Amino acid sequence: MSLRYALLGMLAYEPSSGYELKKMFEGELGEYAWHAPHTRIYPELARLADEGLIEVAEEGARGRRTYAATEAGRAELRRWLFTPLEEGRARNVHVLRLFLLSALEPEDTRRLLRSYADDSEHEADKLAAVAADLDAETPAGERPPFGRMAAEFGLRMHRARRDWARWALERMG
Amino acid sequence: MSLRYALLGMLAYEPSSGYELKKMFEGELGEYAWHAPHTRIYPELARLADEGLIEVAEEGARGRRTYAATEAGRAELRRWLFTPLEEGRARNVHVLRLFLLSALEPEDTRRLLRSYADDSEHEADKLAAVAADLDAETPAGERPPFGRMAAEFGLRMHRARRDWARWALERMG
DNA sequence: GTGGTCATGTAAGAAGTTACATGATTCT
DNA sequence: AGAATCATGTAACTTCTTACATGACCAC
Repeated sequence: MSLRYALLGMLAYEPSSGYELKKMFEGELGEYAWHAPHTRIYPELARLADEGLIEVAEEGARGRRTYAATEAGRAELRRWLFTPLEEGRARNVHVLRLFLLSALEPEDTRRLLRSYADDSEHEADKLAAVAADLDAETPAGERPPFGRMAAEFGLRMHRARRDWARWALERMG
Repeated sequence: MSLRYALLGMLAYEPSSGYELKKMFEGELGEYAWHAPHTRIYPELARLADEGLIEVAEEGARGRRTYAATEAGRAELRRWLFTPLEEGRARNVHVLRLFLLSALEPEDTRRLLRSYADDSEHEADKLAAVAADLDAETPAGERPPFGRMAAEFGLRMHRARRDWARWALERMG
């Protein structure tokens, strides 16, 4: 059920076509938050439009349809964002791997921890660059772009992960 | 495909029945890493057994079957843990919400950020207690229990999330 | 003996993946 | 004219969710 809110949120931020939404899922959004292929996007857009949560704002070349969130859609998005998430239903491969480290031989665990530390540092650097770019593109006083806060979040998560891996290595001796 | 590795990893750590695995998914594992209901667990165990990655180690009362990872299973787990994850396929509702904050009115965004900061602090406290308990139960020099590293990870993630929310609030003014 | 937990299962439907497909426009 | 990208779609299959179901054991 989250896909619909991902779409609704993006359309509430700014009207887009299915194709543009697909491109966003291929960027940071899909890497850190939520991914969907176009074969899921288009049917879900049709359903959202059926339910009156979004509407076709413009039709362009090559059958392009630009959708925008309706007032009902914005209200529904807001309602969802303020609803506490159900707990205990994680689906995070990265964290799963951390749990499973305990099942390996210590030397394997150390190898993985070292690569986690390195990867996280690398990812943090990438996101720091993304954040800096977004800041540079934003005139002072203007609304920060979609994803600026999330980029900062990813940056901090990766640094925390790096520090955790170092802590774990030290603790293992 | 991750469910099978979750099961394989738990069984490589220690032999368990489907029912015990289900209980683990209801605890920290399911809350932070990976969740599955029993209706997915049992069929997947059957498939893993079919493929020779796990085997029935013991049959008990009430039809209970205790499974254990085979050598082939351990090798497959290890192979998977050392395979780099495909990027760009996140499915994380929490992070999705952060992205969508940009679509709300500033006052709504502030309200959510404040509640994120509070929730994270609360969760971090909970995990700090879990970690302390696990440490207290572990005799010096012994292998730390399954999930100890993950508890530390969760703790650090929640603190980073709390700090991020405070940063975002400050930045919004 | 009966209420709770243990222990596993089936089945229908929704969501997600993967392969295949097609036509329109733009760029060079 | 041909290649690349834009833009959307169908269909088969797998995975996940939710509702329903059943019997065995244990404690009181």
